[in-house]
Amino acid sequence: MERGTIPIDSLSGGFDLQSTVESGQTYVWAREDDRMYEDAPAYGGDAWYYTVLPDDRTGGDPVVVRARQRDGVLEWAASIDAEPHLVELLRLDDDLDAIVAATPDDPLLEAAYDAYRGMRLVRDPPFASLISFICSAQMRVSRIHGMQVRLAREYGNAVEFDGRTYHAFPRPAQLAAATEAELRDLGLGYRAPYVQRTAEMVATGEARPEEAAGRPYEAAREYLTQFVGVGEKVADCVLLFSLGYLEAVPLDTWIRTAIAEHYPDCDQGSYAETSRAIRERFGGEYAGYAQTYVFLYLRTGGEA
DNA sequence: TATCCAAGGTAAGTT
DNA sequence: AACTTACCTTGGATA
Repeated sequence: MERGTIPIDSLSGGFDLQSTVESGQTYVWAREDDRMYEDAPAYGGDAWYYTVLPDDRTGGDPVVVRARQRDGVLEWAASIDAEPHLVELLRLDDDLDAIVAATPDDPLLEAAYDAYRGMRLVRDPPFASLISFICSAQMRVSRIHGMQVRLAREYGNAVEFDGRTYHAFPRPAQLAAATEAELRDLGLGYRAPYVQRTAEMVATGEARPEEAAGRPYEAAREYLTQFVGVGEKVADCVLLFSLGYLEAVPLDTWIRTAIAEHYPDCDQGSYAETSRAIRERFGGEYAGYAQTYVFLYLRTGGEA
């Protein structure tokens, strides 16, 4: 067992672990106390969280990484040196002060940033991100999370850590081998065939989410929509929360509400044009940061 | 207690 | 291309 700490004040713009992993952008983290989403994300939470690094990240078996934020440090424990993984997964290398400073002056954006200061975007493993956002269609955040937990328990490799059994997120071939009926039994509903077929596409090498990376933003979004169950919105989520396209602004119900109430001129009808307009309104390069703050702020009861 | 509704949308079919 | 409609499931709101 290795352990380490990362001082929060060494990170530009600070950090808030709870709002980062409970904001609805990532579904690869869980709380050891099993109370994910039960208390509203707010600065000050000090629960232990864990994630399981997929084997294609570790080069060997999946690795459990445990982390919590307390007394001004991010503590971690794992069987390997987890710090570089945490820096990447939780985007601790982002200059959050600069990102906030580059955000346009706007009452809604300021309120959202003030409410959850320290929240960072994430870099989720691409396959898990793809599957979890396929599952997100017309679904509540807490239930999306529950689906991912059940998928991991049912199809993912077991990993022992600190006297407990954890499960990695399934590999593409493991999910591809599932049947639609089995996935429906896990509560996926009409998303079940989408997940199976997309997993099959990745397993066979027909397409892989990583291959979207490196393309210009809109071309990358187009690439991802070839997966079954992936439209423009889900594609934007994968680009933003996994592949590092910080300009992506997923147009979900909350953002569409915000557009209607605050930026009606950005409603251009089609997804592509509206997306372009709100992306510009949110400052372009880091528009996805603004989107995620606004999403969390509105979803947790902030004044629209 | 029963019914209704909406949840981080997408695919397939029509105009 | 833009517009409709069906789709699983369920916790929480409403009657």
